[in-house]
Amino acid sequence: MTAEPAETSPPPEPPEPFVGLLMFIAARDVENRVVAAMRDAGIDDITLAQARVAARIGEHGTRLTDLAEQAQVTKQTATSLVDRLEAAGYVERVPDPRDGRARLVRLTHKAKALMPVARGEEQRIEKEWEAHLGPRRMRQLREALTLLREITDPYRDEP
Amino acid sequence: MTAEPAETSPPPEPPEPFVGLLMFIAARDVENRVVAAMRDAGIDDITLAQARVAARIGEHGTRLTDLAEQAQVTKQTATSLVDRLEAAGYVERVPDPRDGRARLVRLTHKAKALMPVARGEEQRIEKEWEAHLGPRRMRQLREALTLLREITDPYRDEP
DNA sequence: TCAATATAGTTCGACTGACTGACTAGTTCA
DNA sequence: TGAACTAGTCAGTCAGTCGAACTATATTGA
Repeated sequence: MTAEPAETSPPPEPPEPFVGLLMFIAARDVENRVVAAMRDAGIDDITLAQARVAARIGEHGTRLTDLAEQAQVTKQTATSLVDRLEAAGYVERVPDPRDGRARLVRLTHKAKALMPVARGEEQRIEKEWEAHLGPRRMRQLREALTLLREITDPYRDEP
Repeated sequence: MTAEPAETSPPPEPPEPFVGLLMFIAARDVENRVVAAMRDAGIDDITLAQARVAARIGEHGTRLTDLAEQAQVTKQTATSLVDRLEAAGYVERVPDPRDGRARLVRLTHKAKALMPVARGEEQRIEKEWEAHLGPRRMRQLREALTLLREITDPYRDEP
């Protein structure tokens, strides 16, 4: 619009978009692709929100409260998501032997069989990114993000 | 758990988490912080989904269809979000002089007054990241993400 | 020991966000 | 002009989310 080429003004210098936005764009693309890969594999009875919770379930089961905390939702929301996952046969609730109030949410075989689909797509994405950026930039990207996690992830202690 | 220090095995090498996950973590933190900053400033009648749409509105107004496409939601969803934004006084719908079917969604003064709050928090975050990573890594991060946008953003043409 | 308090999880009710399908009104083009 | 297309809305449905209130078990302290 204001295209008058003022004599001495430097080249218009496209305003660097906020790094957070760039990150959001890439992260959204990843989610879209993983969801699409699952659907292509015939898995359409699990939603993104459910998958996010399921991804947090540990080897020997995890308490609902912990899932809620790590997925950053309330207990009520986690209950609802786990309900659906349970109804679809992806998780089961078993009593926690160490606390009568608590129950452990565990992945079923059905859920574990799904993992390779998601992981496979993740690896495919990672390969594509490396091909686009080159190994050096990819390494730098990983390094920066790993470092950034220290100040952006409240739950960076588990695997 | 499997802590047996086998003689020749290299240091256990923590499995590099998927880069997409790292990006998701950082992006989520950004969103949380911007939302919190808005709330701290007394703005609590606008949701994240609404803000995402509002952020796509151009200087002279944008068509609902374009907003929907860029925000990656259906027209119906965009209609609903714009309805709420309009009810809260953040946007207005005016006829598109160039197409009788269309209407342009425009930000009101009330919405424009909010921008500095969000932008301010973004800049604060960016500064913190730069302080944590150092200028060199920050530059590399920005470079990698900008490059990545070419293959992850279907709408990378506008500002 | 046992009452007060805290914690794990659920249920209920309300709202937002998101989608599909069906519709109205205006535009394009053959 | 009329058929096909496009912009936007309305209606209906469901998932996700939260706050509040509740049950059952655990913990604590006088």
